[in-house]
Amino acid sequence: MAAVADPIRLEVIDRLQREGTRCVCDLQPAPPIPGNQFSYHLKVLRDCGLVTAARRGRWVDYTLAEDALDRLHAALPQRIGARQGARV
Amino acid sequence: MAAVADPIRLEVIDRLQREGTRCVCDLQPAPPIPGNQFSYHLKVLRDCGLVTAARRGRWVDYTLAEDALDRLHAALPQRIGARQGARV
DNA sequence: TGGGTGATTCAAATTCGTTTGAATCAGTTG
DNA sequence: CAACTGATTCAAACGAATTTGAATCACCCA
Repeated sequence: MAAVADPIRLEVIDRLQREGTRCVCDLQPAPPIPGNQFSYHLKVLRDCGLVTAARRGRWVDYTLAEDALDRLHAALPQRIGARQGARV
Repeated sequence: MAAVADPIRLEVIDRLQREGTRCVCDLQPAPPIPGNQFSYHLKVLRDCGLVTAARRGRWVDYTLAEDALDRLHAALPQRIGARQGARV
């Protein structure tokens, strides 16, 4: 849960889910933060397996891990009465 | 999200949901931590409205806020394909 | 009333995550 | 190759959250 306690990182997760794979420069929050600082946050997400990175030429594309949102929701106590959606 | 980034506090939320209203001493994690430290964590949860406290004689009972789990799950990006449970 | 327990508060110390600045890597282009 | 851009790494500085120890509060009971 600590990985998404930071708003910058939570926003990255959210953007990746809505927009799919994106390169680092596209994921910059508004207003932008220093590149090395952003890199640090991406590394935190990488290190806990919530996102994966792949180099594409000069750029690096980030992708939300398949099970990222499942893992996050599962880490929270479940609401009683909440029904699970069908797996894709 | 930062409120549940700490494992001690996440466990309190979980216990309160499973076991319902409990006094502070019942909520102590295993192994127990110093009372004042635990008090601090409970205050963090109180301050963001995830739990409420009520004195009962010498003891203080903690209760999970009605909307606590909804708020936590809502703070995360939603899984695609996940259906919402009916509200109680 | 005095002693004891459950719990909270406070300030100081400590720890941990984040930020910063400089350096480096990888790949592209002139 | 040299220069440039996108991105990452590293160590040091910083700041916020947590831990600690002591004091305090609230209540109950002998």
